[in-house]
Amino acid sequence: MTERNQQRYETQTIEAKWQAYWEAHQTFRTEESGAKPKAYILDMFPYPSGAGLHVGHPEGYTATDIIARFRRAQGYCVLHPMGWDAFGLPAEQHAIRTGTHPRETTVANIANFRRQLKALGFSYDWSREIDTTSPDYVRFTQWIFLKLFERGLAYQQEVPVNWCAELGTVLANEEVKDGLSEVGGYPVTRVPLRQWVLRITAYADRLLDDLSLNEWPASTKQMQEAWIGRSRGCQVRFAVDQAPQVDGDEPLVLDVFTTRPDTLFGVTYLALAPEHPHLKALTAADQANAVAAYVEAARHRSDLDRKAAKTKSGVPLGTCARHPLSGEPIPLWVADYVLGDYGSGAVMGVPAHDERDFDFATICGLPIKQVIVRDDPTRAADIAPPGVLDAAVCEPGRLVNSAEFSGLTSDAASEAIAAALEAASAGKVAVQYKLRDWVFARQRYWGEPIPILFPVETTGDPRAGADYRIDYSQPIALNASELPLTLPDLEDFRPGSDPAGALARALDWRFVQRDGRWFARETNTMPQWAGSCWYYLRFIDPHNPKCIADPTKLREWLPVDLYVGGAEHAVLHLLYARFWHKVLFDVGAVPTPEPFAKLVHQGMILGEVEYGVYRDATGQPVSRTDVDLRADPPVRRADSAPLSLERVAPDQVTKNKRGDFELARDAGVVLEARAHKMSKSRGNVVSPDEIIQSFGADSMRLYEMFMGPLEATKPWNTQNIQGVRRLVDRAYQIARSADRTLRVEDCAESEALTRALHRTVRKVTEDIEALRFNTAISALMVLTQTLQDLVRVPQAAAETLALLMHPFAPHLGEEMWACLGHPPSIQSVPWPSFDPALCESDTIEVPVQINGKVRGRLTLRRGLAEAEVLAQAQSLEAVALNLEGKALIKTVWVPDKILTLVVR
RNA sequence: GCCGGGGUGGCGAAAUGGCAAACGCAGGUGACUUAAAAUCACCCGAGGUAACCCCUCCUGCGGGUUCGAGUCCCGCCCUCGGCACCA
Repeated sequence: MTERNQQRYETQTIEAKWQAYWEAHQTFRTEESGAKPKAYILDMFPYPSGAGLHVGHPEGYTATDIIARFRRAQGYCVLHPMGWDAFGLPAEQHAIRTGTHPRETTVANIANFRRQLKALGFSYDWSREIDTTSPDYVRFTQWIFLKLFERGLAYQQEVPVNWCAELGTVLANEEVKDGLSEVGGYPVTRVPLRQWVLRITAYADRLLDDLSLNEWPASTKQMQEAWIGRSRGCQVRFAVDQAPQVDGDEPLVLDVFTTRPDTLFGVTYLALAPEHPHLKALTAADQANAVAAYVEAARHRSDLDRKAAKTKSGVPLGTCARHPLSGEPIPLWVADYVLGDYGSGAVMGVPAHDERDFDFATICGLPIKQVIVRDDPTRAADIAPPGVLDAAVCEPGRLVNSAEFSGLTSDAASEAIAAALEAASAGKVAVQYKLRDWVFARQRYWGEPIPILFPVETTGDPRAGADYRIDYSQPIALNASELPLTLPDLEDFRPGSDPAGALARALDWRFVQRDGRWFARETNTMPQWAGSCWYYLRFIDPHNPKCIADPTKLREWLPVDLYVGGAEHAVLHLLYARFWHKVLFDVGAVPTPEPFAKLVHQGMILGEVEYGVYRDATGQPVSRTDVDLRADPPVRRADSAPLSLERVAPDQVTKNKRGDFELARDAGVVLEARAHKMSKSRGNVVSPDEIIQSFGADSMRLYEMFMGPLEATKPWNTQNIQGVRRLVDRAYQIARSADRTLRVEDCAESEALTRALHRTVRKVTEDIEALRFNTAISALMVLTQTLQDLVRVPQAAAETLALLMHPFAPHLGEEMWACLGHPPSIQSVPWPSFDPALCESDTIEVPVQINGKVRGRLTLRRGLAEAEVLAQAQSLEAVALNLEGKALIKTVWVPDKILTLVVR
């Protein structure tokens, strides 16, 4: 190498040059596929935050970019787009703080994100860029809402919602953590509010069943299954003694859902949730005060309290219901372990066969009646005497004490009892879901307006201050031709105390007159999920003015072939998008039942590993093993002295025998050693800008792919980029110095070189297909080393290296290709092929094992028979030595792999 | 508590049931250099021997299946995610 020109690869100028070339030549513009096979390769598009990209974003984006470039080289027609999920709370809060219009913030943030993505050399078709806040896009988000509305899938409801006064908005259950808002950590209280709700529960079965159509991670499917939470059981109807009449003259009955109708004769009480609508009516006069006090206390208990208090509590209502089959009286109770919003808000208490009911009955002194015994002939007599059961028997078994059903198995009894209930008009087979309808209204400014009008009764012009009353019971859809309904310009974006939101103050926008009558617009906006529910459809035909996308094009491109994004979206985004897709499928707007055929989650990239030592107030170091970490701040176990955690530089750390890290000059002091999630507050965020600045975009891409498996959680380490940076330099030098006159066959090492080339092509091709980028890069490093060791590198060998390298390091690939005398772009060159026969050598080296230990090696021709291999093995000195005086019991010859001898 | 993923050198990691540690970082030695950086070459799990050969041990812990287990089975421990009274 010494006489070769060692000019270092100049990342700044070379990368800028090729990015400009791609832009000028529209290299990655998607062609309409025609006869070619198609590949729709999609990233989860980002929310363009003010902080810009962090290194976690490019991980998934690099993976899809590699696949996109690889597929193009293989002759696929590739759709690989990018856009912006640009509505959202941060821009609005920034607006509230600074008075800058969210539109301005959003435009600036998008420009910054786009610059950063382009600096990484991603091969997006930028002519398809989407912004969910643009009127062109909002038009169709609203159009889809109208479809939902037309089909009765969007309705209004007074819902007890999580109202956050600080944010001035309602939060979804999943946005509330421990009684505080997930964003900002403000207190949340439950208040009834008129909301738009989407009837996702109507699609529960299909959302569950169609998961099987998708090639998704099993864990993600399981999470969606758990979220939908389908359980089959029985709806049981309990008549109530002296039933009050509600809603007309029907006497009140209590419906409860159970998955265990076989335990029906074990019911000893019914428990109602504190939120149960008819609780008051069911309470006896002498219990009214006690019940009211209990309900009030439950209402004030935050989620936090309810989590802390594990013991159950309740108050009797002083009234009874009737067992639907036996007619026995069953006392009614209110208990806060019953959830108000699941099932009917009431449960039948079967203490003998349900852990929670058992706890409750034990605490409240209710009877425990066993009706199931284990169905085990060897232990026939294990019916506990009355009152002696020490834990609930939850497994199915055989029935006892259950009238004519005694003796049946749980399965048979469940069916028989359901039938008996049905015959008595006291119940039916039923399915219950955990999934709830989706609250789809936010009291915010920066979201899509909901395209609905309400009639207004008014004395004059409500915009001018006339009195008015809005009739929310008569929602009127806007006409599709009136879309998009855009946001009014506001000066003040604060939601204010009015739960109707900031838009309620935009009187000129809110009130419209038609045919002399006044109407009011809906002032709620859509949640941020709306835009991301269908953006993958718009990418297919982003400028279509007439419909979400041309049906022909949708048929051509759907479903998405590969969708890559974070596992944090495993449930919400992916479930909501599937729901909308199915509705659009029913409408006839999309041709497939499911949107995303294959899904992969990239793992999280953590900050650099940090070491820390605990110290007490005097500065004395305290071993981690002596620290009680449950306290806040952590304390020393011995005396509960409060401790602080101090960072320790990595070079002051050693590892001890037990595998713990210790202070190098203070052995025995065990350290805290962990990589943490990157966060601003921790100060461990790495920006792609600085990495590109010092190492180049190709090294950034290569490093993130080389760190480990795509799906794994991995700690960042800037120092490790050195390795892939060297790869870039070496590959570049090979291209610069390649000999254009030398053919591979004429090279001195021709046979070995041919084999190395074919094997590397095979390895890289297979690894890219399987998204094993780390091992593909490792193979490229090996090939680079092989070529570097040659005295003269044949042109064809350097070309193969360039072609294999370019999906990972596209700027380098183009530069190598140019150095090798070819016009751009390398992207238009077909992917190299390999010949399996040329991947293998004629001779192989196989180990010879004796009792599991390698004692020798044989160099053999392929395809030898066992007898011959054994003969050769026995002639090896080391093998002969180990066989001496022993009996050969067994030989195992795995052809061309390994020979194992078992001796005694 | 339940459901998932994971525990392999100083570090990131690799390994269709078939030679554990490929590839890379860091470290060490040498070459080049006045010197440093960069680059190049070699070494680099632990212990015994200690110059080499060689031997022994080693994939969180304990069992099992197998000629052969990081990989499969059973029982634990630790760790990271998710869910959490769902009747």
